[in-house]
Amino acid sequence: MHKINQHHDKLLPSLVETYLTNNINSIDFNIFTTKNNQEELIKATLVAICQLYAVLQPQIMANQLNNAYFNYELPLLPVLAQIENNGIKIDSLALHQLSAEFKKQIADLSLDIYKLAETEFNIASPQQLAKVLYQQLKLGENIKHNNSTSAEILEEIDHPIAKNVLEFRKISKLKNTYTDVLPTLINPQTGRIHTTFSSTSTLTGRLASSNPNLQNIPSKTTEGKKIYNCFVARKDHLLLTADYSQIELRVLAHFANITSLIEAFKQNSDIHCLTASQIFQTPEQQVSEEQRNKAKAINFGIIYGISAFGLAKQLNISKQEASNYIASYFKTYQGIEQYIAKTMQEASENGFVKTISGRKCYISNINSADKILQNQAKRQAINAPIQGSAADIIKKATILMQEKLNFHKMASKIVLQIHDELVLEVAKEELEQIKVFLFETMQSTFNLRVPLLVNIELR
DNA sequence: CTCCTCACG
DNA sequence: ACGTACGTGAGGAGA
Repeated sequence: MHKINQHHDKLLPSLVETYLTNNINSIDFNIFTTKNNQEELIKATLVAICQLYAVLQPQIMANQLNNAYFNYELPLLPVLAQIENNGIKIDSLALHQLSAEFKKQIADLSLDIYKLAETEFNIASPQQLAKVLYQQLKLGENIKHNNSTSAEILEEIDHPIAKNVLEFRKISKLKNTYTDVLPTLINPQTGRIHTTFSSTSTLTGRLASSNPNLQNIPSKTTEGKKIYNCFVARKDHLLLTADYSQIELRVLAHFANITSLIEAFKQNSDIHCLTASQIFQTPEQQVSEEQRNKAKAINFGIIYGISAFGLAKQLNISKQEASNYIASYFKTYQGIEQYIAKTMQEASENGFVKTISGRKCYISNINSADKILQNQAKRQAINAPIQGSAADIIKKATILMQEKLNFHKMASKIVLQIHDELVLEVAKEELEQIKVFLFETMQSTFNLRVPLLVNIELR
């Protein structure tokens, strides 16, 4: 028997139990737990699916989820199956070499750490590490660490052992999660790696990828890029990535209908630089790197449901200063504050917020008496329509792109979707045509108040 | 199994 | 005064 996602394994019996037990034609769902009669199982499965459809389809209508279901989720499903099936090729020899390289680095770092600690211990144990750092070496006495050994805390500790531990953690992570594991997951039939996508397991409608998760392949650090580069195209093909530029900020500009933001996107300006120029009252040409980074953090913060505390922590500034920046941002982009208030109220009244496809994102604690939970729910309520609508847009684009590949009988295949990005394995002779298709499809999927911009790169 | 930590958008 | 940036999945430790 194939290894089946545990999630899917028990889904049908559980749906039958929930929706069909009172049905006159109810089938015996015990059949799903008896494994000896394959034919009976298939028959029962088909009957269950038909009966479930009869019960659930009217609920889709009643909940006004027609558009989200029939125009997004349902057509996306076979496309995701196709992408899973396509799989992606990895260079397992190169990954093995990286594993060996990492193994040596980890051994060297361990020795350095033991020497500095004057004791041998399990560096991978947060408990043992905290004891060494905070009790034996008495480090971090001037910071409130709560015995945490997270990277965020370690970065503040000015001692060589902290740097070594950070490096040890980074390399261990890459080795244990990626270079050691990925080669073992190559399907012997296809010679490729096949992930499993779920379109129904996130709050916002984003996809989730598992077994293995191919949406978090390292790419940021120097060592991470080495792993990223082990994902390759087969002979006479190239890997091509097409990603939406700042799609969430564009969705925000569209929803909140902020004229100056919309204009900025229409003119393809550097949005973080522009924001910095407004907040810090500086001509755009004179905006410093630091100011731009701050503005970037604020722009991201807005999408996350900003708080002075969160921004202060992110930028390592005082809460008061963060608070001033936020006020300044709201003054610059008139209408954002009102949009946020409106969205929170909608969440509070309905218990959910909606994305551009009409998908409902339920915000369970929005009316909680617990202020901490309620504030968290408020941030979710702000973030969900933005993140979820961006997910809708790329879902639609994925469906349309696969249709185009099918219609033109292209040899190129979609091999990954990573939230705002499609990765294709492109037949060399199709490269120019595929680029045109990608620009056309992805950029014209939606007519928002702002243009959608796509960047395409070979990798 | 839960917690901590960290990889990605 | 209180604890908080949004959304995921995976590996190791420790109970």
